[in-house]
Amino acid sequence: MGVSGVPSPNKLLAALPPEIYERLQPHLDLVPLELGASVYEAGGKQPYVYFPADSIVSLLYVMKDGASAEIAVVGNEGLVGIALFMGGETTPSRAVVQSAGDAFRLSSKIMKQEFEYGGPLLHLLLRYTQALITQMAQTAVCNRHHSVEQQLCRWLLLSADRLPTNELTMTQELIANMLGVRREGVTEAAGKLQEAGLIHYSRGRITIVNRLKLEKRVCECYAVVKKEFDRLLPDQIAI
Amino acid sequence: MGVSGVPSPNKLLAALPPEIYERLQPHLDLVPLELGASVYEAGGKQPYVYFPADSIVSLLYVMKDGASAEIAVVGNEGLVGIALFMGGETTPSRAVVQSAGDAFRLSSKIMKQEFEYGGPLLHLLLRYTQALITQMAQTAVCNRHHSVEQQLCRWLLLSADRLPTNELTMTQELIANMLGVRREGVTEAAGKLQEAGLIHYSRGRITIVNRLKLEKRVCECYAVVKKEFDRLLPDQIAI
DNA sequence: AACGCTCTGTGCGCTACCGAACGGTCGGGA
DNA sequence: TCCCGACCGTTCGGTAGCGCACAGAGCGTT
Repeated sequence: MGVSGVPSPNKLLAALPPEIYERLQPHLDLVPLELGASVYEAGGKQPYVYFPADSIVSLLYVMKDGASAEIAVVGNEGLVGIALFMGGETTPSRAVVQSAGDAFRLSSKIMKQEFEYGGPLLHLLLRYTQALITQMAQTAVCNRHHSVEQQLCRWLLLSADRLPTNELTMTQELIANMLGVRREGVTEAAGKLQEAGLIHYSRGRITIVNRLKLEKRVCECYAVVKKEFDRLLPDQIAI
Repeated sequence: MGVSGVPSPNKLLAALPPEIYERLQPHLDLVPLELGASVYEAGGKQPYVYFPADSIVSLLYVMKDGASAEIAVVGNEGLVGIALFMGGETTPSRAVVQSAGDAFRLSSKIMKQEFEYGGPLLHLLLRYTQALITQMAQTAVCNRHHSVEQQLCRWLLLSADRLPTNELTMTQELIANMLGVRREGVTEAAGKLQEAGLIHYSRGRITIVNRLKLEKRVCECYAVVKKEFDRLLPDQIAI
């Protein structure tokens, strides 16, 4: 819940035409997502899809040897569970709560029904999916070419964009898991960023102090993704 | 064209119900794609979509400094131009011909019309898109965690799967561009693979000598992607 | 036959990141 | 108040990949 006591809206839901939203509304449940909880397991069927309100969910691939890497991140701009309407039902990656908060839960059955109707909801979800695809593509590029520090900046900005506050609860260990690097690498990079006055952190609590400077230090990947999200999903959407 | 003189079929087109295929057929043109040609530029509108027959197209992101990385690869199992029906029209990445050959070209207008009808074609294209998403995700993971040699194996297998022969025309320089690594890195990795009798190459011509051994040396990423394609797009498709 | 271009091989110093180990510090619970 | 566990900092040797520079090798051209 936001400070107002009203849940932060989910932008996708908010962008739906009123009559569709009203049809879905009775089936939407606001549920809490706890830090570290698994929303979906790799290869598992999905009884629900989730529209994060003030929570953030990471799409994470975990390899056989336990190493992991974040594929993409979903906040109040999107939904978790695109495989449902894309037709595959499952995916090889997990969905893990990266920042605790609430999400609107909708039964897969209802979601699929509405999608099959076609029309605005279908087009909205597909545009969101394309934005997500861009994020994945850019993650691949970033993984190939950019330093841990740059990737950390990107990750912090992506997270901050999806939160109502500029403070995130996240240990360096967990960030390392998301980025698929060593915990020490994060310690070092985060140390530099704190040194430079961009962030402040202590014991699993990170505050973004100077967002502008952070945006100057990040690689181009962040802007590419953000621009594409803005293009595909403008805030005041006209379908 | 294949040896028979008949173009190698595109699997997506082949999977369409006959009446839909017949509707599209008059609008399909078999066109040659030349090595290195750009099918789409980043951010550019798309007058056509392409269903590769015996050609291969790479989705490539090129950064401001000129460095590049392959996002995914499209052969006769898919189509180039998903952004058209996903709603965004454009993407931030380029599409470059990685292996010369033919492709069926279809006007974007017709494609979009058919997609909007809904039904089997829509579902088929969305399932393909999900498979493509898996490939991108796995590329991100592979870029993070695996050696140049492993990635080269993955790349060779992905290419071989999409070609009628086991010989590919491709300089090490170009492979390096796709993988986003140095040319020398490819030279070294390819040297090891040749040493071990898995491949043979000379002056821009690579032959896969022992596919089984190649599959033993590749990282898990290849199998994950292949399995997902087979699951989502079985050869004898029943929509 | 000689040239020239493209492609491949190799060597060298450099840096970022890894793996492992360990010490310090903060904060909450008994 | 003390202690323990979670979190963070640091160090050190090892290595994969980078950037650069140049040397050979194959192949077509004139």
